[in-house]
Amino acid sequence: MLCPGPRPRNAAATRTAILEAARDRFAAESYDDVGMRDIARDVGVDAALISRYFGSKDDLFLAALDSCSDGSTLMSGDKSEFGRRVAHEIVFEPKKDEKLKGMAIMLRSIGSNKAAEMVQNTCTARFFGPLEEWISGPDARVRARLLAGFIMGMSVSRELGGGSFNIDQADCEKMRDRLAPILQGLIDG
Amino acid sequence: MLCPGPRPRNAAATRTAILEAARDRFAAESYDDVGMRDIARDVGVDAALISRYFGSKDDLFLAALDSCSDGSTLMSGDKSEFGRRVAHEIVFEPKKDEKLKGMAIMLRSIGSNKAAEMVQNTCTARFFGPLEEWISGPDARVRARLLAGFIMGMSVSRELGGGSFNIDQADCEKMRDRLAPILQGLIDG
DNA sequence: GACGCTTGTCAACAGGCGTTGACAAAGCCA
DNA sequence: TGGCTTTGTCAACGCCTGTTGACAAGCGTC
Repeated sequence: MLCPGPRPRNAAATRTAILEAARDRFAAESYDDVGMRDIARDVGVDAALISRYFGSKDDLFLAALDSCSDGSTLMSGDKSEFGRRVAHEIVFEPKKDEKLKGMAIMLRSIGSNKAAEMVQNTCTARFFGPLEEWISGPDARVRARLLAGFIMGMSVSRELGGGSFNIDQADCEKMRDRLAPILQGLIDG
Repeated sequence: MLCPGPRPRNAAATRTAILEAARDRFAAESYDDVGMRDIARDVGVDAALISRYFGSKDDLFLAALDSCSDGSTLMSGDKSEFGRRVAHEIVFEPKKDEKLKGMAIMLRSIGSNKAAEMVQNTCTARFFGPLEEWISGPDARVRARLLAGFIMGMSVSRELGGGSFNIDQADCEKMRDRLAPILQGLIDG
């Protein structure tokens, strides 16, 4: 909420406000589509201030990416329930889930040349890597890549459908019920 | 290949050359990253000519998208071999396959606000729709969405890995062998 | 109160973008 | 040869971008 009058002088609060706004913006739009002035307007601040606090747009993007919980949050909880749990999150809780915000940012900007390298590095270090280590067992890397691909692919599929899967509640449940054992199968080996 | 001297006067050839260059560019870079001047340079032509032939950048993008073979090429061949065939293409023939160029274009630019609507419409009309019709049977829509999601997700996963899966030949075969039955299972019902 | 540091604003810059209209040259037809 | 249409080039426009440096105002300290 923007307030009238000058902004209270509080560097720390302003900094985190910028970071949060950037995270939300980059999760909703691509690196190229998000402008410094957009983020500044969200916070109620001049765009120049962002450059001063974060250096460059690249640095801000990286900071936003780093501030998200990494893939390991997906791996919290019972391993034998992974399939059902993640399938449910993917199908029913696509947006509100903070856990997936980092992945949303990566998916939004993977196509952009300027952001590609940052996204790739982050993805390897904070998603592929931990996932591979966590599932362990034979062919861990292959299974991790398949798992990651399926999870991200469903997000892309939803996006390409116009922001939702365009299916009713009953079909959502069917989708979840078909997805769960496939994911679980990759976990189990 | 650029040739010195003035370009031969041949409107039809120039037009298709532009279209092909645009298709290649948009398959390799996002809508935002591809500039009219880039495409023009590829063809050896002035950027203004593209505007005259195709109207706007949006129109050129749509024309490039339409000029690709649609998802139905994935569905040619024996239905009972779909899983192995597509899994092989995804893992081993990511780029050179003309069949997947349309999908590459869509994936590159799905994140861009300016291209999102065009991509979504094209995807529904030429990928989701035909696929759903082709597989038929119970829950066709759900299965088609899962299938499409998995196929696209593996492309994204490769991209996020830095352009390849970063796994050796043996692991590639394992990935294909794990992927194939999953895809086939969604085809069979 | 006056200084100095911090915090935020403002105007401007250089560079890139898609697009436009005027212009040049090539080819065709009478 | 002279005109006319087609094909392509060129320069420029207005717009938007990230970034910078100068300036203003708040706030603690001497």
